[in-house]
Order: sequence, then C-alpha cells, then structure tokens
Amino acid sequence: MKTLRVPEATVTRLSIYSRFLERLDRNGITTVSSGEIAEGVGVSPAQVRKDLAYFGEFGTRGVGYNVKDLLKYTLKILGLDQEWALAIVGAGNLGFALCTYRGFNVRGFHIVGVFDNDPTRIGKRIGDLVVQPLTLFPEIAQKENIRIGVIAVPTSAAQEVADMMVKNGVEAVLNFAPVAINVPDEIEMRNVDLSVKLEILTFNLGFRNAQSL
Amino acid sequence: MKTLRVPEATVTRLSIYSRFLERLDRNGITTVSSGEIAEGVGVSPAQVRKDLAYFGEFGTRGVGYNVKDLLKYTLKILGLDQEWALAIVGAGNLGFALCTYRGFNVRGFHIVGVFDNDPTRIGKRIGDLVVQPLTLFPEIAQKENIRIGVIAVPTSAAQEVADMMVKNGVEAVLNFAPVAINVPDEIEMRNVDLSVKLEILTFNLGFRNAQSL
DNA sequence: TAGATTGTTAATCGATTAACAATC
DNA sequence: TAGATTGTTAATCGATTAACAATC
Repeated sequence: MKTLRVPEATVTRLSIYSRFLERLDRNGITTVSSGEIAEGVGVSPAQVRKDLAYFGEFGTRGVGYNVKDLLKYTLKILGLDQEWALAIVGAGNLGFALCTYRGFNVRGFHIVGVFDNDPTRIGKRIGDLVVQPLTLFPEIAQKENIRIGVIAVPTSAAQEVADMMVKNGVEAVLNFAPVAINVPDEIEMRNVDLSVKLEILTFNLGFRNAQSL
Repeated sequence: MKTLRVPEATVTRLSIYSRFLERLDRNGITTVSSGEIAEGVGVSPAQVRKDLAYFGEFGTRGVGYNVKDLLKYTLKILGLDQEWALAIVGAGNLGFALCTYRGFNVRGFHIVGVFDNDPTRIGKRIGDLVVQPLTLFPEIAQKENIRIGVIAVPTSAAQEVADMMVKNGVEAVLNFAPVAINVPDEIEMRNVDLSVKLEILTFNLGFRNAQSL
C-alpha cells in the first residue's frame, strides 16, 4: 500500500482555499488561477498548486481552475461531502457559542446534542437544541451515530469527558480545554487553544521591542 | 543587529509549556526535567530543550529546571509579565464567550471593552463589562491604551473593523472571522479558525478509510 | 565518583519555493 | 502561433531529532 503523507499544513490550507472558493462561487466567479487563490488567502501560487497536486489534477493548463468543480473537489477531500453528527459537551459560554457558530453548520457539521451535568443548564434551549444531562450521552450517541465530540468543559473535567466519548464510539475529538488529553491511537484528536495565538501576538510585540534596543 | 529567528511553532509550544508549568506549580512540584515536560505536553525532550535554548540557559545539568523560575522565564518571554489591554469587537455569542473565557484573564489579558453596533446588544452586561457602541471605540481605545483588538464579528464586517482598530492605534489583531484580512505590515495579526481543525479531523477519518480500501 | 540531565552541534527529515516542460 | 497557467521536479530552506560533551 502506498502511504501518501499529506502535511497537516496542506490540509489546513485546503480548508482555507475551500472557503475562499465558496466566496468566489457566491460572487458568480467561474474560473480562478493558482495565483488568484494564493493572493486571496495569503500564500504562494506554487504552494496552492503543490497542495492540490497531492490529490489529483484539477486544473486546465493555460486556463486555471473551474471554481465550482474545484470547490466540490476540495470539499470531498476534506470529507465534507457528507454530514457529520457532532456532539458538544459543556454548555457554558463557550459551548453555547459553538452551538450557534454558523461556521460549523455551514460546512456539513450537524450538531445533534449538547450535554452538561450542571442542573442549572440542563433543559436550557440553545437554538434548536436542548441541553441534555451528560448521563444521556451513551444513548444519544448510539441513536444519532455521533462520530465527533467537542470538549467545551473546564480543564479539570476534560480527560474524563474524552474517556466517556471514546467509550461511546466517538472517532474524533476536538478539545477546547487548554490541557493535553490522552486518547487511544486510533482516535483522531486536536486541541484548539483560544489563548495561544494571543500569546504569539504578545511575544511578537515584545520581541520586536527587544530587537530594536 | 543579530536577528534571531524563532520559529512560530516554538512560541506556540512555549505557551503550552508555560501552562503545564503553572499546573506543576499549583501541585507543589518544584523541579522538572525536559523529559517530564515533554511527556506532559506530548513533544520530544530534545524539542523542549531546543525551544528553551533560543532564549537562554534556564536549567541545571544533572538536575533539571526549577518550576517557579522556568515558569517566570516563559511568561516573560511570551510578554505575559505585563498586562495587556484588549478590546473585543462583536458581542454576539462568540464575543460573549470570549469575554467570559477564563483562559484570557488568567494570562495577563485585561478586557477593557466590548463593542457592537447592534442596538439590541449595546448596554447589555457581560460580567463586569457593558457592551459599548462601536462609535465609542476611538475614545475608549485612547483612554485605556488598547493594544490588542479581537475581531468577533461576521465575515462581512471583519475587514472594516480591522481598519478601524488599526486607525485607532491597535498594534495586534486576533481575528475569529474565517476570512483573510489585510493590515499594514507593522501590525501583528493572526487568525483563529474554529472550523479548520474540525475539518482536519474529518479529512483524517475519511483519508484513513480511503487508505484501507 | 557514578548517575543524571542539560545545552548544543551535526545529521536527518520534511516542507516550501523556484523553475520549467507540458499543454490549453 | 503566442500567451498563459498548470503539474512536477529539483533546489533550497528550515525545523526536528539524535547524539554527546559539559557539568551538576
């Protein structure tokens, strides 16, 4: 079996290209070149072509790419040509924001449950959803075939929640708690840290001053 | 002038090390080795030592690192030994969540203003804060010396908000809208895309199936 | 001293970029 | 055909890792 190694940065960019193509498509633009995509998202044209080349030949030499087709291809590559049932555990402010975040729903993610074990939150409506007690997770996970779990609980509860998700058949975990979590190798898992990028900014501001001394 | 190039990945990890050290410190642990840090955050020991080596010699050979000291150094490196006045523009669900996100306040970020131009949001309380009309941004930015701006508005308004921030002396911008934004070179700017990592997960799940065909 | 762990160099690995033949 | 842009290879660049001397 030939094992194609695709850099994670390539997948990240693909996701960004794809969103850019959606915008072009909405604006009625039918053809786009690697240079225009590059310009639009802030990378080099060679990078755009190289990223796409991992997956096939999608363009026409001398012409460029058909926007609608390329959009379809990128969505398919990213696995967004299907619906993904997703659950959010933690119905605090962050969980609430994630439930209503349009960015999720637009891209094929279907939130089928929000869970919490705080009695003051259980039963609360968030859009179409009602906050469920955490004890119902196993049942709903099975019924709705939840494949992706989102952790939006405090750091102290994050590992426990991850364990419960894995035990109930979740295949991928997105963790918003700023802590390293252990899951079995076969589970896909990524952290989103809302504060790290802020700290990159403060580092750069401070660093710049230091260098000009 | 010797221009030290520090990889952005190093800064990201430094931020993670620093949070791990906080946890060790809270648990009363006084000494830690590169191996233990590595284990705790999921990187290699060599990586930990290399990352730290960009900035100085913080350990004792044969012994390891003093937790309190190393924590202090990492915070200083990241610029978190000072308070940063920060404003959030956009008081929707995401803006709301960011205002109340403990991860910000704990690390030296001080939210001095939340702004929106939606009349139904203006005047609303969020914790200690009251949502201000966007028109007051210039005044408050000057009074509070806002150096960091956080964009939590819809895609369509993001560029406009960024422009306004820059015009009013903001030095760094953190953008949560899933769109590329143009700012002058001297402005630090990063995007946080809540959906990209989710799409890396779906890519990996799909890709894995494809490879096992 | 023996054992442990750092700081640093050199080797390896991987990703980006430049360049150009292919081709519309 | 001339002009444009892709797909791909080779060169470059940069980051990670392995290894070990320094030293507690």
